[in-house]
Amino acid sequence: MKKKLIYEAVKKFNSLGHECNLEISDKLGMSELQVNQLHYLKIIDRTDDMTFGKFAEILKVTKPSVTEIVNKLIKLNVVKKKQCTWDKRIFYIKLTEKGRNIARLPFLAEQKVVDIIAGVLDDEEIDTFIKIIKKL
Amino acid sequence: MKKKLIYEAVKKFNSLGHECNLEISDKLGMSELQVNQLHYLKIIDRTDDMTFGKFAEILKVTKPSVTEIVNKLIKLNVVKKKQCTWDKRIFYIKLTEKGRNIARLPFLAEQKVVDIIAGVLDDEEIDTFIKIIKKL
DNA sequence: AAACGTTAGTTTTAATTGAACTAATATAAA
DNA sequence: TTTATATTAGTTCAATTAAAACTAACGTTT
Repeated sequence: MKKKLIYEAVKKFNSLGHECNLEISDKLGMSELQVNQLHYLKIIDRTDDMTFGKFAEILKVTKPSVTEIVNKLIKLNVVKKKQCTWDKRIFYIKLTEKGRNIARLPFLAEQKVVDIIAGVLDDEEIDTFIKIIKKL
Repeated sequence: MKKKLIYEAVKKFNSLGHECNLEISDKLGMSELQVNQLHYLKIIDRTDDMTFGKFAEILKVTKPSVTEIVNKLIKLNVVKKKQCTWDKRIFYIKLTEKGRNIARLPFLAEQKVVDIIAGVLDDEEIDTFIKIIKKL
């Protein structure tokens, strides 16, 4: 049956993605982070001007908990505090370069897959590939 | 640049996989399980005749801990005990249907993607798709 | 007696919290 | 303008809670 062959192709494509994922996450030293911490980074990444209070609300925990959580993330070099210029009580929680890369790992991995595709296929194959995927 | 289009295609294909993943994991009620428990299921799935002692060795914990771990998995309906026929001291740890499905979610999701591909593309497109993926 | 798993109770560890605290700001009366 | 008062943002710290794993003792089967 044809499905067997399709399955092999799907599996191969996914494996390619997984390998890129693994390679990048290794390079970023991502294995030191817990699943929760990864989740935190994503929330911080997509929230403008994240403060401790805002973060506490989002996570539905108290502010001391946020202090604890953020301190751990700072120790891991994935987050930094940035004091607000006009109100010095306020500290923004910002991702470091490392933190941002980790938060956007799926995107980076996809980029890598794109590079592989662009490097291996010729122009006509690329057009065909894009056209076929578009139909799904 | 062509990469933009390739990226869109890669992203779309991955999204398709993620959606299938999500749909199945929802249907299986997988969100009740912790990450560790998912890990346990995978270990149980790939180990023949898993006993409490063997599981304790693999996880490098004591047998009472395994008892507790397994009891929790039983409560979640993903695992069951099966007494050995010829030696009634021994209990095997077996996945339930639900547990097996959860352990093999990535496979199931890939199957679903395959079905979608088989349903949408015609024979020629499928051949092309397979041929292109093979080159990666 | 030895092997397999369970039960009961303890230890350990991490996460969370409430309460008190510092620092910065806002408000408004003197 | 200055000064007193209250409020807000985040921190520190001690205490609690909850989960995970352990030891020791036990029942059952071989």
